Amino acid sequence: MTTHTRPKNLPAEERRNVTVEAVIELAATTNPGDITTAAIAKHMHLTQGALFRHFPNKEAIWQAVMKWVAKRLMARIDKAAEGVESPLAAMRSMFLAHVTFVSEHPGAPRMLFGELQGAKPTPAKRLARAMMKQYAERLNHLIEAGKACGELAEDLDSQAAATLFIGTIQGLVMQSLMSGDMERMRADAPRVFAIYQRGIATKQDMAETGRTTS
Amino acid sequence: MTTHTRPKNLPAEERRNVTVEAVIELAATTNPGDITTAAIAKHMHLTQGALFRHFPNKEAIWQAVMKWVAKRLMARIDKAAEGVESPLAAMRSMFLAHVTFVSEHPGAPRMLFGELQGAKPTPAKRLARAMMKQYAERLNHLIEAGKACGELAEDLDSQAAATLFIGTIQGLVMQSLMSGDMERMRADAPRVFAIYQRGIATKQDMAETGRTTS
DNA sequence: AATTAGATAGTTATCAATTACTATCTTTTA
DNA sequence: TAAAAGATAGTAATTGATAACTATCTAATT
Repeated sequence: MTTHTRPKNLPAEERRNVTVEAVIELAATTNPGDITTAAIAKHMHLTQGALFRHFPNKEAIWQAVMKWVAKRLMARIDKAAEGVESPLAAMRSMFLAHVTFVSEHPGAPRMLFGELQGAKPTPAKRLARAMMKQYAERLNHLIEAGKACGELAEDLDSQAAATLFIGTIQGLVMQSLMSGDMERMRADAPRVFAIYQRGIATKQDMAETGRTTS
Repeated sequence: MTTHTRPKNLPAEERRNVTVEAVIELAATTNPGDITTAAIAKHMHLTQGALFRHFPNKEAIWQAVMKWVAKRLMARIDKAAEGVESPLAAMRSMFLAHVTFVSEHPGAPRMLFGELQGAKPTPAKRLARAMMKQYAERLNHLIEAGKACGELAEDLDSQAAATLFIGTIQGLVMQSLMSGDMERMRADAPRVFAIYQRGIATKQDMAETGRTTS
């Protein structure tokens, strides 16, 4: 044990950050809808009422969590695509980075999905939607660039390709959630992407599956 | 108005069926986890307590719903693939039948996803899992058959192809749930499948996208 | 000393489940 | 075949548990 001093009183912003992380951690094993404020508090060694010193209500906590997810995930995939000259290679890098992120934070996609399922447009859902939109935009740029430079088929249905890209990840996530095995996802990801790539790339680009990032 | 006599007292089995349908209908617009027994009862013009004359508890209702979904969905896709000689065409037919089913019963995938998200293995989750397994088996047969007859690439990663097939549908469903537009899904499905097909088929089979069922 | 963070002990609302009673069918039998 | 008896389905009100949220008191930090 690492003599981990646990200060009783944290500054407000610190406490908010810790709260968000607690929710993400809980969401890894608990259905987001079933996460209670009491459970959150317990997980961070706090009393339930104390949470409301830092958040006006539960919805505000959810909002903060969605912000956390959107910020971190987008940062990851942006960094993954950064400086990669080939659009197709960038897409591959984004794909794998996304999968890695999810395998590190299994609670993140569950919060996302859980929120998006809701019928009424809660603030948290708006954030989730905005992120998905931003994601789709990034993808469309890459797809168009890929067409322009001849890596992707000229007659490729861009919208369908974007839908399939996101859907593929969501599918992998779902399978992992079902089996509870996040490692399998990382192993499956490259194999699944290979098929996707074959579906969108021009013939001459088929062989170069493993083009690395560096 | 078709002088639709609404008998006050239904026989037990009838009432159970009506209950399941009510849940599916509610799940089309409400997060499954938020569906209360009171809401179910109200939707079918019944009092809340009466439900427990036909089901021992809420979990039993959920179980019945999952059975309904599994039975109907599997029947649909089996029928879709039935009598289709080409494995690839059968897969396409399954894909579209699945999408059609979901667009007719948007509540069905929501119940499934909602159930699969849960951490603890409730009876309803077991049913959901069993269905997914059965689905994957059907797919594997088709994929192997496709390889055997030369429609699918010999070196195709079967497991990845199956994962991608299911994931693609889940992705389409997710997008539709987000936009709330189930019609878009039916329009997107053929375009998305076309890319998938390009990813798994042998070159010579590429052109014959529209091979029909009859 | 004053401000901020946390603990304790509530309140209110809602949900699944139960209970005591009533209405409506179905079967028996005189 | 008509009335009585039993079975089945439904109602309305209530209960116990649990949820989010709040008010008041106490301890820590600066």
